[in-house]
Amino acid sequence: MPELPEVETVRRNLEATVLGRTIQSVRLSGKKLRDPISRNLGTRIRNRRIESVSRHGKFLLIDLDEDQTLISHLGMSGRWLFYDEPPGPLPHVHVRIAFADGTELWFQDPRRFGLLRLVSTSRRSRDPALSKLGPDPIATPLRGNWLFERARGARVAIKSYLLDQSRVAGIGNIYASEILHRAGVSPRRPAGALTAREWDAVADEIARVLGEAIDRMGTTFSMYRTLWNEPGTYGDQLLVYDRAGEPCRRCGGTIRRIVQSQRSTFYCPRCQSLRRRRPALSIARGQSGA
DNA sequence: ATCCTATCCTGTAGGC
DNA sequence: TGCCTACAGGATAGGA
Repeated sequence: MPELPEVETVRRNLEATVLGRTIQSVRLSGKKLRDPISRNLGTRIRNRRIESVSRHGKFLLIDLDEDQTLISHLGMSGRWLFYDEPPGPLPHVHVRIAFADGTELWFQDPRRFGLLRLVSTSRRSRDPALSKLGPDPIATPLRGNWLFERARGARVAIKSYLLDQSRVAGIGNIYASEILHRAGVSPRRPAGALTAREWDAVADEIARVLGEAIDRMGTTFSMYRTLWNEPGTYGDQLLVYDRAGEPCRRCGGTIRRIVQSQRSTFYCPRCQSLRRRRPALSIARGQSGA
């Protein structure tokens, strides 16, 4: 569910809401997420003040005072929810953080693929979850040539390559398809076979698609919500994702769904040709020979 | 090193 | 209506 734009939206929401607040009490569900939540998490973050909220790729980093950082990943179905007045019990709420003024911050995650881990702020970037991440494309705008050089020799399909968080951090299954469609690159091309020009187009579209999605508070396909339980509106802008069989908005061709690395990929075979453009001569010769 | 597969978990949509 | 299966925006360990 949540990719970079959704996580950035939540980060901004958290920054606007809980920055400077001091945690008064914590309640845990006791259920394990991707990893078990530390049993003493509550005692370790009680009385800590929230100093900053940052993000790398899909990871949120909530820095507290006393050299503590809460690392959070939303997985497929995680949500942070803020309440001025907390409602009655909700299912799948694994952490409830209460502040002194009665407001609360909840972490809800039905599928429990999310992550919550407390680490030392000074050593946070050495955490195994963060240490292997590639650059965050919002913090560090990517250059086509840098991507081109780095992908040299990679035989994996460009779609799967963009999902690899150690290459670029933050792109997920929806935006990978959208980015490649706008760049006019077939998702089936080997990453190492893209030309420098094509990487320029991919780099431009990474910045443009992610930026516009942040402006619209992300894409709500089903689970994702902002901190105030509102849907994002980038879903209106999707050109290929979940549109199999429908007409391409650019060329009128039919959007196709394929499976790559066991994930759905959507693309327009006409706009996103598998072959690089060939000289007109070879086409003419093929016709005359028929 | 690279690449692929299976796995963790619940909710939901679609077929019958 | 209800039952069953397939699938869903994620990362990661382990094997080829």
